[in-house]
Amino acid sequence: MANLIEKAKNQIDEIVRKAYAAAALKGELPGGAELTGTVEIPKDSALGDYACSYAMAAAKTMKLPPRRIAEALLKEMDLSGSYFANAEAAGAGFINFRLSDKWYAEVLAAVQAEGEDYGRADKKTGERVMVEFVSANPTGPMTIGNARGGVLGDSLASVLDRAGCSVWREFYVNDAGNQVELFGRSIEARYLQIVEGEDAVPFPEDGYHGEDIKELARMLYEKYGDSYAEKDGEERRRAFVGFALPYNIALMKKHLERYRIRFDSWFLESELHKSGYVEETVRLLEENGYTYEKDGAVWLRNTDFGADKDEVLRRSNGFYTYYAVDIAYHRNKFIERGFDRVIDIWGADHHGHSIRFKATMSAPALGIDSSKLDFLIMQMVRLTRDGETIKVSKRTGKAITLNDLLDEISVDACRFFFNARPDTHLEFDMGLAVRQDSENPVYYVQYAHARICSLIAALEAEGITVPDCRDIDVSNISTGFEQELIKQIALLPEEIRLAARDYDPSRINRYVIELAARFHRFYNANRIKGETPEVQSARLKLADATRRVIANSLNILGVTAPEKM
RNA sequence: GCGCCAGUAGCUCAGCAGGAUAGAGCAACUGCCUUCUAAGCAGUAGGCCAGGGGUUCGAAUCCCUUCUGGCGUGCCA
Repeated sequence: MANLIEKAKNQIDEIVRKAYAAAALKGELPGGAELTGTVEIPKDSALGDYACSYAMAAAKTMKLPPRRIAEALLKEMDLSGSYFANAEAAGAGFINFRLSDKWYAEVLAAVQAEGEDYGRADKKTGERVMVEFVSANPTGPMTIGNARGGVLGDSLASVLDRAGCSVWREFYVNDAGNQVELFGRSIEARYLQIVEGEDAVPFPEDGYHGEDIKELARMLYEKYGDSYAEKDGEERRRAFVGFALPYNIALMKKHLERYRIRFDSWFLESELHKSGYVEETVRLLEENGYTYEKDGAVWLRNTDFGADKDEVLRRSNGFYTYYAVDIAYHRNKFIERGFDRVIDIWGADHHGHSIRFKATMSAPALGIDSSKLDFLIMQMVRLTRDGETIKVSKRTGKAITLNDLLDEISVDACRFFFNARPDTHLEFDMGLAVRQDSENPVYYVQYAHARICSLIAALEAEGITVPDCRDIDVSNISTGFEQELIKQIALLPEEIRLAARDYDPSRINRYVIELAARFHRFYNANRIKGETPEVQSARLKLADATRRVIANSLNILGVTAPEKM
């Protein structure tokens, strides 16, 4: 097991329990009490490497001052052969532990043994998890919000993968329904405006005003001339959409690849209609008495499942709503494709929907365990430039698209910057992000990696290579900075575990920044080249392990680890 | 009105299955390169953790409440 944090904590728990049993046996502490409390890493490492709160937690039941309990436990404590060199009572009743060389050596050994897999959970969970993200409407270019959702989904998927899940990345393409209808009418209007003049043709009230629509119309005009001007409107729109949708989808794929996001599947909504699956799903709901008719529409009794309102499944015009299709789609995910868990990443404008939808998913006839469906709702991105807020809207035609963004800012910086905690509003200042300087923490981290690479190269030129773990003595790297660095290296598996548990891959960003910081401190305080062979060798090993772990962390985030800067 | 998310240094944000004096980056000021990348390091300064109650040995963290901001509350998706 490579999670040395977990191992150390478990060991403390075991040591303290044994000590308590011994103390109780000797009558130094009241027997029969159940030990509770936590083992944690103190914020200030001057206090100790690990601390436990058992003595404080037991104070009440044992009716003794915490410090006295701590002292009694310490008297019976046996640290021989453990990861710990010593333990002492402190503060209100904490017992603080100091790590030994044995532990530090095992950390470096784990990194060496596992290489690019270091950080990965030991065992596969066997759980098949789908992460559905981006899923932008193919009616226009992707936005800044998609830039955030993209990294969030992609890095969450990576984190889950490292945590032992079997992960599937999916993009849901809304290539049917009202939006597509409107998309067709918007292109049609622009096309006819080319043919008949801009003033001669009215533009649909809710149409898409973007430049991209005009561009599509121009392409169609170049392709077909004015031949579609005289044709039937419905036929014309079908032809236009038939061209424009695949075109836009291909463009999204291209832009996402540029952003280093690759999906396992692009799932087409239209397939759910074509196969009759939407119809079948609605019928299932109807047959189970979950629906009623009102004003010519079919409604789902969603309030029966705990929602605050009912939902329309089939509109009075006969078309299914997105809601009905979404039910069918999720039924497909769970029932047809058998995913054990599904995570949908949605923008804040969908949170109301997510709550109501979760209620729907608990409808018994669907046969879905709704607790296996999770929503990760990310808050809005506020895009600013020179302190002024830029409104992000596909319809105004003035939105900054994902691709525009990547023209200005490196993929590395974008991916690193947008991977913030999902539940907080994110401010993205274009003026600031465009600057490719130390303002952006991604360079700070990459710089640490490049520094190590060039150091290793410099030593290699002198015939000195990175040693094997067995050939170094960790007592040569036992100064404060060195130990702090090793402790941070040891933390990666734990960070991955927590990032997967909390659906918060941005933990890895913060983790790797701290890792780089500890390396820079170490590097600044200690020389490697030119020290005694024992010291040089041990420090080189530590630097190389750091390099490996920075690279593994950045890899999760989809950020490159350059060898030179 | 109701629901969800948030409010921590001048700015952007960590810390949130409770733990020891509340952290970082930026901006400001002071130092550190004849030796492995100064895109770096060390230091100074900056806070009634939005306000008020409660639970607890112990609260930025949990509960209640007020205020402020964002989003939602469509036969749109």
